[in-house]
Amino acid sequence: MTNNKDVTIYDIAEKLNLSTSTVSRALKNHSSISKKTTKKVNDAAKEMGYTPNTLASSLRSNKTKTIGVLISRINRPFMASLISGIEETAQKAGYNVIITQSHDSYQDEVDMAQALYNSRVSGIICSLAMETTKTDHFQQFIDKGIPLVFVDRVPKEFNTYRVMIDNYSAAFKATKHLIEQGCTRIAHIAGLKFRNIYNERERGYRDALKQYNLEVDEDLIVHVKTMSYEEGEKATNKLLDLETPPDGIFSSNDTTAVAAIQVAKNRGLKIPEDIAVIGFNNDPISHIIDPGLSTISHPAFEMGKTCSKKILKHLKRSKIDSITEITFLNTEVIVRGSSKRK
Amino acid sequence: MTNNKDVTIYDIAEKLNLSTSTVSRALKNHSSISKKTTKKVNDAAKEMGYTPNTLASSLRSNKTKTIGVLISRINRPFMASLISGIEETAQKAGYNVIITQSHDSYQDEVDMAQALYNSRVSGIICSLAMETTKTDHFQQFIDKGIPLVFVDRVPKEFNTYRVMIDNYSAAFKATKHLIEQGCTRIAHIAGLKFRNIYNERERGYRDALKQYNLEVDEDLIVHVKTMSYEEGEKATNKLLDLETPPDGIFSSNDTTAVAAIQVAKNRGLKIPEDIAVIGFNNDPISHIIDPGLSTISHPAFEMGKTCSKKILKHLKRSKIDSITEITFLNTEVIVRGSSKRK
DNA sequence: AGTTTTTACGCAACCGATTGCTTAAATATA
DNA sequence: TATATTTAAGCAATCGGTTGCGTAAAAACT
Repeated sequence: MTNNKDVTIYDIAEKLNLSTSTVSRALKNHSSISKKTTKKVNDAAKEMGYTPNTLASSLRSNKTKTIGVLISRINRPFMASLISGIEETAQKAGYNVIITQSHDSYQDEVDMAQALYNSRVSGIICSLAMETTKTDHFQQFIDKGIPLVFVDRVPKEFNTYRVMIDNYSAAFKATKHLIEQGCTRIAHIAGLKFRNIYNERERGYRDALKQYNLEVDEDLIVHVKTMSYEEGEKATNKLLDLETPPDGIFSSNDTTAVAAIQVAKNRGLKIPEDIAVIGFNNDPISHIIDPGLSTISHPAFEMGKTCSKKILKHLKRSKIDSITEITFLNTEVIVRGSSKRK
Repeated sequence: MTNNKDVTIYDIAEKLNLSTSTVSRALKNHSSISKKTTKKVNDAAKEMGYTPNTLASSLRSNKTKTIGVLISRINRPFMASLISGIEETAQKAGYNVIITQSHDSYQDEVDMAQALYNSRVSGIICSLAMETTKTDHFQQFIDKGIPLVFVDRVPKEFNTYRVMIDNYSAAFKATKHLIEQGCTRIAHIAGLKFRNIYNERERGYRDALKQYNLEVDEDLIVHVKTMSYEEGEKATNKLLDLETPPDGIFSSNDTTAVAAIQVAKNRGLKIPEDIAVIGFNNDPISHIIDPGLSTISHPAFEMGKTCSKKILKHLKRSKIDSITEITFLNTEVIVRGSSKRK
């Protein structure tokens, strides 16, 4: 059973005693085909159950109507929303989305970039793996004129589209908020420094302290690698074990911030009275935990939409040249119980 | 800038004075090509920067090394993990994954199924949209011999692969657990009845009550449409406003269960003393909320892996016939603070 | 040396749609 | 009526690999 042969334009052509060129043109409403023939062809196509073979037309045109996505992991709230935004916009424009994961591994990222290249994607959207420091594997897309958008975790230098938030000022705002709530000894659970976004957040944190004449105590800055819950617990314990523990924590993501809250609560501290906490991302957990986690809104879905739009717009251009363009999306401080002292 | 022509096997053939057939075979280590030539070809390919054109070979073989995924929404923890599992297994086997979303709309699901069909995916994995009741749009895959796997939200009748959990017995276990903790008036926040999995869960709930000689009170069963947080709040308020409110709630997902906890807490009820709650899915939020939410583990990632494996295995078969096979994955009751009375 | 077998490679069709160029027929113009 | 123009459609090459079949050369065998 099964395995019916697909109906092709050859079948339609044969049935109607036409050439394949005429059928092809009729199906696309080309002006050089008479209305009568066009109708006849379209009717036959429908009746015979014709479905265009995307592969064949892609091969011919060397265009695929497919956008490749290369991210660390799908199953994180931020990434899932990002993809959702990418997919929704692409879908509306008739584009497919291919998803690949690097699992934060450099080698996987290189392999997947190659696989996407071989699939002849029309464009590629990438958020770098934690490990990645070199970006040579993306040069081939530029050389080929394939639009490349880096999102969120973007490389410092690369002449292409970048869609991101202003991490520096977001972190500045977060830290400033804690200061305004009366914190004077604010710790920072930071990400790896060579990863741009975390470095920027750390910079914003430091500058906010300086601007308000607070001392920057290196003991209060803990760098963690993967920003997991467990690492958040460890970092928080380390901070609370200090001789003079902090009275506020600004964490580079919500997962570690939630860990901080749990640890502090378990150690009998009151939040936000004894220690105020603010995270980053506005993950769903942030309004589930008690007290609610103050955080920075990170417009994931919106970013995804923007990425797709950049690609689609680029593909419509006639001039083929490389483009450098950085788009910043807005963030804001979301104040919940974990930091609200006044 | 840009638009370098790709290197093809023709370029390699010309450079080495060989035919394209020889080059093609050499690149695949075909036995009929001498080792010397094979090496020469592979060296030249590497040197010239050859990348195979997947489209061309797909067109010829009518196989794409691509698995299509059609789900309601990506940005939900269960779905994100499911996709992650699908993608990881597919990736290892050299397959790409195309993601599409139905947004729980029947029409979108039909359109996306068609788009995936046109893309000539090698297999398709689908979790039905909430709205979907007819499944005619999937028949074309069966007719064509393309493996189709339904996962989680599966149709009642369809001769194909299905990967799911035993919703009936999971719900039975959840309800039984509440009974064992001393609950005697257990409510159920249920999903739409025509969606199989929710119906099964409701059945398990009812049967558990009966088995333990507890009355099934229709007032205690609230059906909600999309299982959102807001709907969970509404449902809980309705239940707690009853003349004789429940002392336990079994909710068909974690989102509504968390909503139930929050509402109950806000109304001054103690959990689990006044009212015990158990959810379904084991979403990340379940161990973040206070008290921790008891729930049913739903092996999303594992399910994803299983789906991909079914497809890959099917594609390796030589006999081409349709297959009906239902795979049940294990679930267990995860007991946390929200229901632990003893 | 003559015959059979094996090895290594090439020829050409094919997958399905697209498109520049050509041409036959229909219509308009002189 | 003869010629110019427009309309409608077909021919054949093309995109880049793949593969069944054929064959010359080398190796093995009598």
